[in-house]
Amino acid sequence: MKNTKFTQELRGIFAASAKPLTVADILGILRLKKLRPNKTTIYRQLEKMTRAKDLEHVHFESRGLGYEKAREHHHHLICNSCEKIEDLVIKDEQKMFDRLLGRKEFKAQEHHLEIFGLCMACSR
Amino acid sequence: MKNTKFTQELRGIFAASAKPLTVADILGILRLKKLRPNKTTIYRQLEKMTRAKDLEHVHFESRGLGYEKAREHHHHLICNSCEKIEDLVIKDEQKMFDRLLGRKEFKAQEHHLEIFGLCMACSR
DNA sequence: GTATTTGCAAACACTTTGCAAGCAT
DNA sequence: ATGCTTGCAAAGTGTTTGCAAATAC
Repeated sequence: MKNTKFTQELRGIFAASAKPLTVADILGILRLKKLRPNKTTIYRQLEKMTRAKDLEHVHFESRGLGYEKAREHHHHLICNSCEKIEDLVIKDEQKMFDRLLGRKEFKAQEHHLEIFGLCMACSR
Repeated sequence: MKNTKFTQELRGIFAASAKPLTVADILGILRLKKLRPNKTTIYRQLEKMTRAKDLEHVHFESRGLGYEKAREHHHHLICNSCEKIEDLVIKDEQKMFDRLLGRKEFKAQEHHLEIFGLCMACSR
């Protein structure tokens, strides 16, 4: 991946962001920085970074496709009120899924799990 | 909800289908039946049936928004090979989610879980 | 110098809206 | 007769593609 003004910006944005970002999010951030980003470039660069395993897809039904820095397998807790997103790492996840499938004859490969609710601050 | 040729068709289709259907699926089915459906009508009627609790939204990242007959809370096992979709009802689901959240301060309200893999037939 | 990256315009796919006409009740 | 439903055309949104110009290496 070449090192351009643009890719530097993108790396910076993902380094600074705790939560998954959509193309629209990134457009917004860049515009706040007074940059005039081209959305085609964003689409292309995000996909390229995903192929390179720097990013991973995160799908949220409400916000569409997002991207986040690749890291340990985890899930998301999404606050319905303030939209904050926390990570959730499940202990013994494999075991849990095995149990959950019971005697179903299904060879699980991947899964998606997101939990919506109220974060600590919003549930007061 | 009025009883028109169209709404009868729709009801019939959902009565006959075990799996969630997208607008595109329904367009296809109707065309196979030599009908010339209007997609605007499909969009509108599906949303209406959803508001009436006859249908429920099902979001699949790969296929976009789908709809299925409203019924007991469940999840989906999606075959990566043949696309078959099975239902999965989790026993003691509430308990499982409580445990899974551990001591996290998060008040869960809803969740989405889909498991992808190979169905019995395809895992041979 | 070469290959990758970028910007732009246009194409595309999907969904929604406004309005007039049709139909169920 | 009335109001819900339908069809059509158009607009809106989000994403992708082709190509020429710019730029990193």
